[in-house]
Amino acid sequence: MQDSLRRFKAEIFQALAHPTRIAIVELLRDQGEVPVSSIHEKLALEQANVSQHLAVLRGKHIVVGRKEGNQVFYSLRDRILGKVLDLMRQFFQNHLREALDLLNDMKTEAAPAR
Amino acid sequence: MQDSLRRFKAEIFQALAHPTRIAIVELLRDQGEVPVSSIHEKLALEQANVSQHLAVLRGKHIVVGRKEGNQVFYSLRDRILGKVLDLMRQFFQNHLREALDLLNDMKTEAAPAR
DNA sequence: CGACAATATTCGAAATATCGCATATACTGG
DNA sequence: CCAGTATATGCGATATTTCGAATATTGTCG
Repeated sequence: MQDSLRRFKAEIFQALAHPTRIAIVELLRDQGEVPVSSIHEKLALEQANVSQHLAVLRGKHIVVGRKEGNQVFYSLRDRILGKVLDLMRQFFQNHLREALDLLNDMKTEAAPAR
Repeated sequence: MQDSLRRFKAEIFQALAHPTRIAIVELLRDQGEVPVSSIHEKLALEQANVSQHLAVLRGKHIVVGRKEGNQVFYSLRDRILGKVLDLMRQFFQNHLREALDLLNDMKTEAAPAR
């Protein structure tokens, strides 16, 4: 009973649990409505890959696609998810130290200084 | 560069992307500090399973354990994650209709539908 | 219709996650 | 030290995710 609600939440988190999908959601949050081709270009991803990730997000009703002629425009379904990502940024800042360690562990790639 | 931040966020979401771990986080949010035994009992899970999930949450610094004598008391590392879960509840309510459909799909256990 | 552009889907392989069971570690009391 | 309780870890087996390559679908234009 409460359990199915938790399963629901878990599914949403699962859908967000991928860097590419986070990038997509953030892009939509910032740009509003965007055609697949833009996502494809801006994020420099394989076209098929973009479609696959969009399918995941669509499956959980996180985004919607509006067909217009040849292309499909995607947008966030609910402003709330933008807020969730903002909270995550806050969380990140609160735990900057450990976060950096985590990132290091994951494998690093840049930006010294601060 | 933004990418590692997104990987970080994705890791957090991944850690939350499991019904059991959501249950644990919610329990900690509501009860403050709780010994493993309580989690084990209240959620009716295998002891080892609880430990495994706690390990995941610990690994992402979502929870901390404080050792006291024989037992270990866990608590949420940051109130913010409670807020995230609250937002998720809101999200759930906003999309109640589709959410229910989703839950039904997940269930696959009955209801000849209409 | 035929060619082309935009997007979606399918398939198989590699990587990752989850669970139960067995076992290990840490602490307490006698 | 021994027995007992609380928690953690290692190990296979099974399930799920992810990605690229190939292919399918849909719409446009001439």
